[in-house]
Amino acid sequence: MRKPNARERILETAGELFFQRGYSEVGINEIIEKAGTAKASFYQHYPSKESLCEAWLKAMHDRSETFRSELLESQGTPAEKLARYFDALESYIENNQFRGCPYSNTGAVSDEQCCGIIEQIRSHKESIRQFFRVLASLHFPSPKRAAEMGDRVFVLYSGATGEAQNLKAMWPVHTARSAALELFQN
Amino acid sequence: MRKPNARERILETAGELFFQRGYSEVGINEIIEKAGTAKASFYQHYPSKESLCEAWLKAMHDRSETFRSELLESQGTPAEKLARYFDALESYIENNQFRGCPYSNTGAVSDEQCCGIIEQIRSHKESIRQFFRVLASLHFPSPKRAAEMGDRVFVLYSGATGEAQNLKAMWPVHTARSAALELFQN
DNA sequence: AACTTTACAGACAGGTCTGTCTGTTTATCT
DNA sequence: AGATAAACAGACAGACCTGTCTGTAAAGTT
Repeated sequence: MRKPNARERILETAGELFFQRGYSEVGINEIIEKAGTAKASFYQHYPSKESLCEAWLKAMHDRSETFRSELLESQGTPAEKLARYFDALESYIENNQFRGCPYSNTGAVSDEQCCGIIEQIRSHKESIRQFFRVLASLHFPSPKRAAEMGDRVFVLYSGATGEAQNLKAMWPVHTARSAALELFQN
Repeated sequence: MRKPNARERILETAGELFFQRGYSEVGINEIIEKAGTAKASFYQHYPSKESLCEAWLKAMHDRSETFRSELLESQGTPAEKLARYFDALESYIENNQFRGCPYSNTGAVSDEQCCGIIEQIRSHKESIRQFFRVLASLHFPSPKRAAEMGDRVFVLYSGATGEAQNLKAMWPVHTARSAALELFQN
């Protein structure tokens, strides 16, 4: 018999599908079919598709938060950690037939009504921004300058992610990486 | 009697709706209703919704291309033109209850099958990139460095656009503007 | 005045979607 | 063994979607 953790199977399956094709392009029916669960089971765990989406975003967010705090606590200069973060982005893109930032993509199809989703996107982005600011504060003595430089790196990172998808190319990541590292050189 | 330019009315109406709510969230029925045309008239001018989308993207692209070439031919230093471009982005966002770059948003909901749409997004982005490269070539003597700096500004610009939407804030635009201008200072 | 083009109105087919509902089966715990 | 919780299967409602079709009305041209 199949393991009875329908909830997790649904979340995992939906995550893959959402990631590959986008939230709005994947229906409940496909999710439960691929997850091997019944529709009633789905609605026993998630009151709506939207709540499933929130659970998905939250799961991804938790994973990425862990990665960032581990990176912060790892060894090396701030510049080295920055470089490693961009390298991680590159492998991520290469290994996942990248379709762009799942958060931004989901935001592009969510209207103002989806407060929960919109708020999760905002807080995820804000948390990445904070990560870069912390990294910058380890390099720049002036807190004001550190905040500004962290924000710049954040914008570079976001642009790289988006344009890597739009142009289906890796150069935006490399360009952003160089630009970010140069900011951390003086 | 209503003016018989149904084609343009459709394009204009669809443009506004697509811009405000996203391509996939707006249906043909709503477009023709708001445009005041019959469904048959729609399909007389556009073979499909997808082709309407392409016409919309193309119309926006043409307008933005005009703006960029006028800016290039205008007076001032490259850095001043760069500043003006970011200022234009800021007013654009303020005046249009910004929902993010329409190209990126449309790309986020188009799969590989929509070659025409994907290709238009790619070429639009590539054309903005080229604009920044030209601008940089007016500032940096070395062509290689000019290309690299143009690309960096492009990534900054793209990140600013995306995050202004995700965070519903203007600071990414200001940050990108400062960072870009600083690149053009030495 | 006849003809052609364009737009109009709106029914219809065939499909998709979310979410509800009824009822059955399996597993676990007491 | 009996009770409870969870998962199963799948029909159904009601709404939406794109695209096709039939037929009519208005405008401009020859």
